[in-house]
Amino acid sequence: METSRNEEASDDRDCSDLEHLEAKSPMPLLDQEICKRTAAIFRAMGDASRLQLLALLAKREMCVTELTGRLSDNLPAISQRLKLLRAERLVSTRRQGKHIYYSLADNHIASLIENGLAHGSETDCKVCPPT
Amino acid sequence: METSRNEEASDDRDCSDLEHLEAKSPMPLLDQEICKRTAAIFRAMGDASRLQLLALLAKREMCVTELTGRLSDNLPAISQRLKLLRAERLVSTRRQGKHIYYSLADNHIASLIENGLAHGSETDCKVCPPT
DNA sequence: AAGACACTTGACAGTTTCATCAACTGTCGT
DNA sequence: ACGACAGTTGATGAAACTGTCAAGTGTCTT
Repeated sequence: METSRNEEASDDRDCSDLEHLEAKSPMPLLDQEICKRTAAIFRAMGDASRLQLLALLAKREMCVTELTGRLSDNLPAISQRLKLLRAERLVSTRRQGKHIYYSLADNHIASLIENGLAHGSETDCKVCPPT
Repeated sequence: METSRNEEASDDRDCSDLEHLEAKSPMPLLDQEICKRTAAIFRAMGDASRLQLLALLAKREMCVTELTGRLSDNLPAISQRLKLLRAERLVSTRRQGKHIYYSLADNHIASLIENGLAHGSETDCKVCPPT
């Protein structure tokens, strides 16, 4: 009753009676789980400081001290961000002696970042005029 | 002084003295503005409800009522989410009679979403084993 | 075994985000 | 011009997120 509502919900609405009939086509919702997981990835990337971090790691593996040196922030702050990125499995770690090296978890992530930055770079988005 | 710190910051740290010399290569930080803008886009996509919305709009243009019918949520809630997405210029609107039709702002956004969902679909990410 | 370096973690405070509801605007039919 | 439908907006409170700092763990050197 709840699930079948999608196809018929519009029937008792004034809105779609005459105006957009093709709206009743199946078009199932995306799997909730996939959406949640994807959203979690995007959310993790949706912060300027973390994105900087990811962008650096996209170039090559780095240890926390080096990351701290490049970004102007204290080490615990960087570490906390990395912790979050690791929790979402965007980065993975490798210990070598005293250092812990971080890198992007896979190159699918790398392409996501590259893709996003490319879009963000278009000063005011050539495709979408400023309102 | 502050900006040139990047190349030399590691010099007075024990860490990189002997261990990763190549760390001193130029590698400038990403433009802060680009990072901020990109992060804002990601953040906007970083919510399951909004992502659902975007995924629907990726298929075709829809009015608010139709979106409300497909997702099981009340209209003001949907509208608020759309407002945010519009503020970040991920979607654009077109009025036709009583209806306001939403669509993705450009197909760069569409590919970002598609890309992300593809990554999120990989059940537990075949490339990155569960820790 | 002790000290130093490289991190990580836990906890608290300040901020941000999000859903919800009531009130408001805009458009159409009569 | 009135009522109904379609949608937006502002305010409010609860929940989630982030930075910061003190204290902890792990590894190397001597």
